[in-house]
This record gives sequence, C-alpha cells and structure tokens, in this order.
Amino acid sequence: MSVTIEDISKKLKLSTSTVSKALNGYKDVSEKTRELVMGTAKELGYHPSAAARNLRRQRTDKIGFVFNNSLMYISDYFAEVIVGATAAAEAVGNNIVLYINEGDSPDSLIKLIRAKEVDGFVFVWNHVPDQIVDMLLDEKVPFVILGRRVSHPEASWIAPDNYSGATELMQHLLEAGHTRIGFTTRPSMGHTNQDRFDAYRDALVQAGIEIDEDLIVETKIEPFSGYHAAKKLLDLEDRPTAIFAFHDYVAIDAHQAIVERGLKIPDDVAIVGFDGLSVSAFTTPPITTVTQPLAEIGRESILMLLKRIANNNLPPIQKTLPVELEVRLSSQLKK
Amino acid sequence: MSVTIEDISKKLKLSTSTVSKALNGYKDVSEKTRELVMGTAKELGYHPSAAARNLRRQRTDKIGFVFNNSLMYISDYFAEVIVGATAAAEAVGNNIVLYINEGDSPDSLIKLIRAKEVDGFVFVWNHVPDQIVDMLLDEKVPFVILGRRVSHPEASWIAPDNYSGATELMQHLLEAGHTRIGFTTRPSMGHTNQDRFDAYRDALVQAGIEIDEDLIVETKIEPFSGYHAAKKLLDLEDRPTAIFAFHDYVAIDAHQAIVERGLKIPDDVAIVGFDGLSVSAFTTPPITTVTQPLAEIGRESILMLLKRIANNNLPPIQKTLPVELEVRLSSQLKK
DNA sequence: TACACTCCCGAAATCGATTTCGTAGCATAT
DNA sequence: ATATGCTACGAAATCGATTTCGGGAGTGTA
Repeated sequence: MSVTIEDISKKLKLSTSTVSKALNGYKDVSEKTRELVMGTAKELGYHPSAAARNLRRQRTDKIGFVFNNSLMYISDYFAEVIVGATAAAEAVGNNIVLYINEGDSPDSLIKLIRAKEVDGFVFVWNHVPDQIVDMLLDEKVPFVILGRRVSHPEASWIAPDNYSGATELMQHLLEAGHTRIGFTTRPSMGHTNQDRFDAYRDALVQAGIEIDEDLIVETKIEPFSGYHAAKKLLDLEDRPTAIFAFHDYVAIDAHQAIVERGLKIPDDVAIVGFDGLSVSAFTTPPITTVTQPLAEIGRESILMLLKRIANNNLPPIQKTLPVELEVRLSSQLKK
Repeated sequence: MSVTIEDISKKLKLSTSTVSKALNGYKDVSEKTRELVMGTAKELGYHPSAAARNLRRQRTDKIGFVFNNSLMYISDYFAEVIVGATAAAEAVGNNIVLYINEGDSPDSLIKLIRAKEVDGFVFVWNHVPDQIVDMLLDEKVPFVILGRRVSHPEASWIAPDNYSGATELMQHLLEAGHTRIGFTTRPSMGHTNQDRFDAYRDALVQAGIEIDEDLIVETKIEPFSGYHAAKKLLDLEDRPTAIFAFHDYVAIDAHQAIVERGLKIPDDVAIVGFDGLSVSAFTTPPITTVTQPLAEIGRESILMLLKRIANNNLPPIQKTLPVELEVRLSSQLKK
C-alpha cells in the first residue's frame, strides 16, 4: 500500500484537510505546520494519487497527442515535434498520451472525451475532417491542430508558412534559370498542398511563364508514388529541368527515379522538397528543402493548448510559423 | 456536466450498483435489465470516468513509454516501435503515455510510480542504469526493457539478436573477399555494442584473420561522430576495404566521409550498418544493414508488460528476436 | 408448513484526494 | 464589556465509479 495523505495526517495529528492545504500552498496554514507537513511528506516518500486528484479536480494534466498511421512515414517530423512538446508539457507538470486514430471514425475520440482521459488534444494529422472539428467544438473540448491550418474559423491551429516557403523555393529555382518546373501534387487539395501549389503558380505567373498542365502530376499517399510521378514527368517530350516535390519523401522517391534514368542531379534535373525532414540530407546529392522549426511547433502547440484548457472561451489562436529555405546540392545554380 | 452512472440509474429507477454490474458483465443481473442498461448507456452517450475507475480499481490501463533524448536520433526506430506498441495496447483498452527521461535521475520515475500514473513501464532506452533497474525491482513496478538486454537476472527485456545479426554481416563481408574490416564502437561497451563486437571478433578469428586494433575506432553518441571515426579509418596506411558501422546512423556518417574522400562505395570501401533504420535505404548507394522486426518488438513489449501487470511475480521474460540481413548496394560482391 | 436454495437487486463502504464552510482562539477596536 | 477581525485548523461533502454483503422474492423439497 502506498503512502496517502492520511498517513501524514495521522503521524502529525493533523486533519487531512490541513495536510492537503499545506501541500497545495493554501494560505490558511501556518508556516510551521507547512514545513512539518512538507518535511514528513518527503520523508515518507509521499506523492499524491493521480486518480484521486483527477477525480476531484476534474482534470488530468494530460494531453492527448493524436496521430494517424502516416506516423511511420513522417517519423523524424514526429520525433522532433514530440521532443519539443514533451519538454514543454513536463515543464508544467503535464504528460502526453499518445493516440493513433484514423480520421474517419470519431467514436474512439468521443470515448476519450467522455471518459475525461485527457484535458485536451493536439492533432498531428495530415487531415482533420470537418466532421471531427465540428464535433470537438460542439463538445467544447480544447484542441489544437498541428502542422496544418483548417478552414473552420473557431479552430485553433499552428502551421508552417507554406506559401512563403514555396515561394522562396520557386524564387531559388527561377534564379537558377529553370523555366520548366514540374510539380507533384495530391489528389485532394488540402490547405497545405493548395498553399504550396498557389505559390508555385503565382511565382511562375509573376515570372511571365505560362502554366503547363503537363508539368503538374498527382501523387498518392503511398510508397513509390513519388517515384511514378517523377517518371511521368521525365517521360514528357519537353522534360522539366527541375522538379518541385511538395514533400521531402516524394522528393526522395523522385530522386531515385531520376538516378535510375541515368540523369544527373542537378545538372539534368534539379530537385527540391519541402518540410525539412532529416532524411533529405542523406541522399546523394542532398536535397534542397524548406525546414520548419519542428521542436518549436511542438512546444508552441502545447502552450496554445494549455491556454485553451485554462479558458476554452478564448478566441481561437491561429499561428503561422516562418520557415527557412535550405539550399543543398540537388538544386545548385546552373552555370 | 457529463453523463454518470447515476443518470442511468435514475432514469431506470435502478441502483448504481446494478447499473455498474450490468455494464461490467457481472452475472447477478438479469438479462432484461442488462439490455435496458446497455441500451440507455448508449442512448445517453455514457462512458465511465477514467479517474473514478482508476481510483477505485487501483489501476490505470495506461502504460508508460520512457525515452531519453536520443529519440531524435532514432526517430524511425521509435516510430515503428510505437506504432506496433500502440496498436497492441489499444486492442486491450490500454493507452500509452510518453515520458522523456534521462537515465541519471530516478526521481521523476519514482514520482510516476508513487502517483500511480501508469500500471507499468516500457523503457526504450540505450541504457537503463543498474541503479534504476534495482529501484524498479525494489518498488515492484512491472517493467520491460526494449531493444537492449540487461544483466540483472530479474529484469524482463526484449532485444534483437545482435550477435547473430552481426555474424551474418561479417559472413557477408568475408564472402565478398574483405579481410581488412573496420569496426566503429562505443566508448562504454553496453551489451548491444559488446554483442556486435564479439561477433565481429569471432568471425575474424574463425576466418583466420588477425584482429588489428587500428581497425577498431571509437564513436561517441553525437552528430558527426561516425564521420570522424570513418576518417580515422580511411587515414590508415593500410586502409580497410570495408567498414562495419555498429549503427545505421554511424554508417550514414561514414558514407559521407567516404564520398568526400572521393572513394567509391562499395568498390573502394564497402560499408554496412545495423538496425534497419529506413534512412539507410535512402543513401546512394543504399546501405546494407540488419533489420529488426520493430513493430513486432513494440507489440511484444506490450504483451510482455501486460503479463507482468497481471502478475508481477511471474519469472522474468527475456526474449531475443531474430534479425534479418538486408544486403544492399553498399556492400555488393567484389568481382 | 418449514426449510433450503437460486436469482436479482440495493445499501453502503471504499478508493484518496480537494474544497467549502464553520469555528475556536486570540488580538484589536469601540 | 462588547463587537469585530484575523489566523489556523477540522468536519464533512464531494468527485464517479466498483465491490462486498445482505436480503427479498420466488421455486423446489421434505
């Protein structure tokens, strides 16, 4: 049996009320008793039962981190985010509970909410369906969406500045003299994809280059999808001299396709990715990308969520974080 | 206010006892009332309060997953493990709570134990100090160490078969005709390192090749450490024709050093890694490695832990999992 | 009729903390 | 002397479930 508050109270011949108040910094406890209580608490190795606290205070000091199975494909993204988030949470005595949840069924989420397993959620998702956002707002559960902005005006989110990142990438490619730039996209245009595509299109238009629909190819969210997309681009009669893969993993796939064709990177085809996954630095040549402050995003998501937990009636917080162009060999200037 | 068991009992004019028993499958409830209770529970959207259950049942159905900061360096290892583990845990209604904890101070662990935040721990650590193992055994907390075997006979662990994996790697290199094989090691020899090194040494001895101490170089657990180690090897007068990096990240570092020297992989220097991190497939050429069934390790660690939670007096479980040699271009046969 | 035995159900204790409210004891003001 | 205020503490309610124990109603047996 573990040490409870009662053990302390009996030993000191005090009431449990007083002991609890002494431990929790209430003012109606004399300095002398407080020291006594603190002392014996440490001496006995007392730590309050989480369950009892949770039940009484109706909060858990736990935060749910919700992933979907794409976790495995973005593991280093995840790892950095989680490190930042965990540190921020632990600093204020909170813990992080992991959930893997596919977006299509809100049932298990509802269960978590009803059971009060956590005080709030951070979604590290490619896509949080509107249905779920509505449900969460309905249930008045504090939540923050990480890595992706959503349309609902009442939702809080924190996301990288995809548009300006993609603009920098395009600027970089245009300055290098590329005029035919391929773009890989996703079948369903989420905001992330849309923003990066908008930047692609706008940059071309501003440079006076006409959009060639042939240069825009679809990739699915599955292995080798970027590989096939790149092949399609390389098969074009008027082959692009650069490929803007909208995600580092797609860039790595494309890299492979290019190498297999016997083409040189960046001389024959330059390639750039997005998101700053660490793997993009390990290819030969390493791939130019746009990096995000991942640990900071993780940290910030926790801080945002804690604010909402403290007061869920605050206006939603929506943050766009600056990104940074990281030029690597895969897109070196043409001479 | 959320729906409690009392709401159901009032609506049906039953006692809370009966409602609880109906929901939890007790036999002393008639089939009729059970259906009634189940029905209105669903109708009202009832889910039992986690805190109340935990308090009364003295268990949380939560498992603590403890990492240290190296998490960032082994993110895809982590990701696969966690996916397997989470799936296994959710299948039996358990959840996973993440903790990042440096091995040196057991204080925060003690707090978690005393507060009964979780029912047990899985340590995904490079190194769990004996001090902590002893403490956990003392406190009778169920725990499993993942990815690394430990000396203490009472500890449960699950780890890859490092010795036979490294043996296969060495066999592969020896068959390719290599006789001078460099090995990168760690300053403090843990079991993992030791097993891989033993296999290295034994394979050489069996092949009648003398151990050359110059070919064994140290790496620290920090970025670029493998890079420097490889350079040291390449600087030798009688340069090795192959490098056995004891970890994929070290292999990637070494890869870079070799490329910078203008040497060709595998013609001038072959290279092999260990652990099957997915990044090792993305280099050019991709790096030969030994893969582990990571998702299974994650899953298995949960099952082992659950057994210990059910009965912590069981004899410890210690599992070695088979690994698989994955030959890639970085060590292709010499002609 | 008496007794034993099942089948269902409810009262109440319990898990371990937090928090409200009341008050004894003492000092100070009127 | 009475009123007022302040400090420091304790009694008891409370959070929401689980679980033990006891017993009424109904059936079967001697």
